[in-house]
Amino acid sequence: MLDPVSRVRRFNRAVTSAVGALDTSFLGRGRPLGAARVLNAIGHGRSDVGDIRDYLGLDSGLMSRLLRSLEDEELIETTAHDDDARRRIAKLTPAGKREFNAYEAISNRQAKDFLAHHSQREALLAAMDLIASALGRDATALHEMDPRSDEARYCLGEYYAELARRFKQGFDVKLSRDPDAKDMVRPRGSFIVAMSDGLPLGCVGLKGTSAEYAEIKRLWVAPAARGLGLGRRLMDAAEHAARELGIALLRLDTNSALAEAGQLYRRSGWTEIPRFNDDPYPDLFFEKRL
Amino acid sequence: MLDPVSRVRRFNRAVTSAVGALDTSFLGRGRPLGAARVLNAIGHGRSDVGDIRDYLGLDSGLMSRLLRSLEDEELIETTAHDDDARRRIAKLTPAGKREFNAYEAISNRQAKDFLAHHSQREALLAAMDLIASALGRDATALHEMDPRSDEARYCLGEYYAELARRFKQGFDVKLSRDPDAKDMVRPRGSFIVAMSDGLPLGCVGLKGTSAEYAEIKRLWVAPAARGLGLGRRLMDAAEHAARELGIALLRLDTNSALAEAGQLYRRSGWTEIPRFNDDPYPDLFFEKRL
DNA sequence: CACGATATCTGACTAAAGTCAGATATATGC
DNA sequence: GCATATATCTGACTTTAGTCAGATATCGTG
Repeated sequence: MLDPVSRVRRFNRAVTSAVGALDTSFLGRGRPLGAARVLNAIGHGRSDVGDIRDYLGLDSGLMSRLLRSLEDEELIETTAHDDDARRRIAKLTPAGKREFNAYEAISNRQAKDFLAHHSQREALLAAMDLIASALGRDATALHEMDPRSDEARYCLGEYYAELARRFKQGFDVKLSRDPDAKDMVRPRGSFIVAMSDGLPLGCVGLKGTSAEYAEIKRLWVAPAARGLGLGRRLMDAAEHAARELGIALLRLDTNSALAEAGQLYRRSGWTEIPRFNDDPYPDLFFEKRL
Repeated sequence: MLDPVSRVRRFNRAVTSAVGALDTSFLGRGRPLGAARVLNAIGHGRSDVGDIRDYLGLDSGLMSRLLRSLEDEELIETTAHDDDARRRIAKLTPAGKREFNAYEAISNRQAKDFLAHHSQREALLAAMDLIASALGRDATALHEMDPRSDEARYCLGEYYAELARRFKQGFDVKLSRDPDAKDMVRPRGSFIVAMSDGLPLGCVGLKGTSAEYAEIKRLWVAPAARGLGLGRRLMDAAEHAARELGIALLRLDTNSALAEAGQLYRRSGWTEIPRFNDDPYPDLFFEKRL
């Protein structure tokens, strides 16, 4: 019925009016939108004035005036940057924090109302994740993190759940050779998480071993972010970390049920080798010399 | 990792910046956004000035001025309404049409670029349909249409494809007792399509027969619109049409593989009856007295 | 045809957003 | 230490959006 372009445009129309409603709800606190946006940016952790200006796309004159108006309301305080006194750092005062929380409550209520009015919650949330990831692809950043961090554990949990779904015989972490977290922390190894606006979208582990090689483990990309080249980026980052650690040979094991993964390895310079461990789950083994 | 509310808010953030980019791209034609919006509304077929004002949520004074500025540019012409000279009708001049097409080209290009940059096209489009339908739920309107119209045929095609997927033995329309289109047109019957901003989201047929009952056929709801109560609305509309046509007894057949449908019928006053036809596909039969 | 209701228009205003040319203070490289 | 670059601020503007109180013309009804 509708061609792809029309479908995208229908989505744009639907979303434009929803966004408009969201904006006007912010007007209820007696502050123009510009000032409200700056206050919220500061509340969300942006403190560097130049950073806020870039983020909101404001002229420096306008930005300066908006900061002043928030200062007059005693919602924020600005100080000079420690290392560079030209730059200014903005922080919420206690009153500012209260006001910020009030804006947060408005946003949360709106999100809650939206969810409450729709029975397809999970499908809707998955669709939203997918679109948010697609729109924010360029904003997806890779961070080296401790494998025991909340973000990493979330990724690993999703990874295990997916293996359980996709392996005919299911998957039980305890039966697999679960890498010790310490092996995936510098200087032995590394663990990298892809984050997009607060949501972890993928991970990969570089596990140092006592043998002459290190292993790549736990490569996972969220369903919402597949097809965006994130797996490749994660692998590149893991290889980069390996080089930094002076590792010359990488190995990994995988299962032929994970077809996309096998393709990715083959296309990025890995060569298949015979089984090199006795883990019951993998049936495909690769190595790559750096 | 993220609770549902945070996921909705992440989506809102992603989409807000995308919408902002779309808006600013409209500024490139040297016309303020307000005037561009009015021009586009007229281009998309809205001609009644009051209608445009409601649609865009504008004050009558502002609206009047925007119309004037477009007239000064010779992009539109306004005339009095034939039946009511107080109302004004706005139409694009040839120059206005050219300008409108330029805006359309911007929107189309943007949609195309978005699609071109993402390899998960179908998943992305399905997610967009789902969200647009959810956001526009209140805007989904039921229209009585000819079952041979493009919209109706699109729905039926999707319906047959879904049956083929869900029936173990597949589905072939030719083997089914395909209702004659004429039986689903007044005064014998009716065919109703649910439309949301140009996209058909569901359908239902009321098929007149020579027996003492009429039949409900081809109830279908697009995956993007499930869980929004559209099936119920379509059934209500079909029953309403039946009452208008003086029909006292309705029957329908379905298959137990379509669990949601069976549930809907049971919950809305239908009672199971023995097989009343020899169609090979259905295995469940219902009737309802009006 | 008088009356109130309705649709649009006009004039006079305000608020918000955005622009631009300097001014000021600080940092950096030679 | 000096020239140049950078970050922010200030003042003087313009444009856009929006509001509101009437004015004007037309409609529907009795």
